[in-house]
Amino acid sequence: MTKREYAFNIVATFVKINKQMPVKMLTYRSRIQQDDLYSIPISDFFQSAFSVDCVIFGYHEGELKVLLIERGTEPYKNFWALPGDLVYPNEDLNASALRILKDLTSLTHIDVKQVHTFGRVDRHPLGRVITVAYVALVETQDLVPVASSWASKIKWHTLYRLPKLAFDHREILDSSLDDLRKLIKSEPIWTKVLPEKFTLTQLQLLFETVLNKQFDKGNFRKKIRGMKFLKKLNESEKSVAHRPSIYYKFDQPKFNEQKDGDYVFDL
Amino acid sequence: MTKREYAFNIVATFVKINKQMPVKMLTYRSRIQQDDLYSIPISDFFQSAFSVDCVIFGYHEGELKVLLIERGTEPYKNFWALPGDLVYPNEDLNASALRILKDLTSLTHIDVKQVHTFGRVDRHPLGRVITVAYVALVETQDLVPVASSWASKIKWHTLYRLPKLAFDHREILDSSLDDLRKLIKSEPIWTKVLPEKFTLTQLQLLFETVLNKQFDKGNFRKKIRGMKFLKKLNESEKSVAHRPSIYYKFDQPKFNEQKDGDYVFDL
DNA sequence: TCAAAAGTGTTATAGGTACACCCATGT
DNA sequence: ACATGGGTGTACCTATAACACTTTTGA
Repeated sequence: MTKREYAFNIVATFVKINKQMPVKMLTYRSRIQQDDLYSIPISDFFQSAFSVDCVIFGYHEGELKVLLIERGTEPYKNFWALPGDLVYPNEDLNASALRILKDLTSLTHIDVKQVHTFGRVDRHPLGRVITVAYVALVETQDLVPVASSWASKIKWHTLYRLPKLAFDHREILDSSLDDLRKLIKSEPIWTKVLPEKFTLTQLQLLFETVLNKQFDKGNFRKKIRGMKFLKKLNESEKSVAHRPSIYYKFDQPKFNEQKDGDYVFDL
Repeated sequence: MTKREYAFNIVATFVKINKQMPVKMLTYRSRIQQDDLYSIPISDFFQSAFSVDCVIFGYHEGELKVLLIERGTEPYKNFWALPGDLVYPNEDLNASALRILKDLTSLTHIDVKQVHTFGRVDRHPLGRVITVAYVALVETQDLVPVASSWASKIKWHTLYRLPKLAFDHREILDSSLDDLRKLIKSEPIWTKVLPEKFTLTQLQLLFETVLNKQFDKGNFRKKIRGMKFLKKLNESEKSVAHRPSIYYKFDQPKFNEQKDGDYVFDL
């Protein structure tokens, strides 16, 4: 079978499923030439399209938030939503997540991880769009998100008290929070949220916040001592009205040796 | 902004990215009317398409295999590949996985779980196709896969000794094996591979095979005793030339109570 | 000297590892 | 009676959880 035959097979399948030839667009010829594009349904251009939605969790001093934009465009205009958009045909998924994030929120250099893909047929009111969810964990104070492109507002929203979201974004958010909790135990994504030199109290508060769970100070520290990739420094806090805390730092090479696929932070 | 305006925006974006109007298809008008479809590139119909690839792991008595088909069609004709195909526009992802599996392998009633999505721009030689991977674990002896549709052969392949696979299927397979190993610890997918009444030796061999790791008999059993959702029956093996083994069964309700997101089989 | 938070130590209990040993069955 | 694999028990060690205690700083 040649490439030409293959193409023919694809068209045959298309016809079988859609009960029509994919030339429906021909009927729009005159309107397109007159630049009258308004009446052409989206689905004629994206028979099936894919998008990326970014679930950006923001952490700061014991508070976990999520970055939402207000949609300035239909559908779901004026609804709060995850920053997300269609993937360009010539763009890798990961790159797309970063580009979309930059377009809508002005954020750059974010370390995103793919989680789940959502593909319910009716999840987008204007056509078939499947969406790949990406999560990231960032320190809110390090960043200044600015709404741009079709995003009309942007805001860090406290989890547990969220407005009604566009599309199935609530489902995506909930699922991604679960994924974040798994990720933070196995991947060093938490390093993006702490300063290079951090105290164990900072580390504990971070894990308590993300995992929504309290830990005993002594036991937490005992566990840390067993982790070779957390290196104690000869430096400590200054000018605090209590015993100064010793700084630690993350040792990436040591981490790479140790990790073998399982949870590293087994908390 | 109305739906019409929204459609216009989409088109504008399309033009910006592709440096052309999406009316390229008009140039094929005469060929289409003459039913001469061979020369039309697939990408004109699926500007971007999505597919599903099924990684079906087959288990039987201490052996783990993966179900592959030989492609009877271009591209990668005569290569071994994961059973996978394009998703229909009106089909949910999960349903698509089951349909594709049935089309290519004749298998039905398989419990598949979504894992990772692969979207490299050049992963499909004939156009942009992103693919969602699904995994399943089945007992090879329960099923008789039969190659159909464009699959020319079908075979259970031993892991660790695989032929060169089509597309990026080797990468998908490797990543999905990792996912299977995580899944089997947290979800009761292993129940599909054992008879309803099974012995602890059977269970241990299964976990050893999938996780590629040996366990101590006594310690394995001690752990099992702590799992309320594994119920000891008053029944045992018959006609074996050694002490007969006691049967156990899986208690789904008890399992649902216990599981709280983390690994249940912490092996 | 006191408040505040860092940091250590102690205990009882649970769980893990390695191994030896006994048990029930068919031949 | 013995080979075979099922099944249990023990001893040692290491985690875990809860809690009390000591240390270092600025005010």
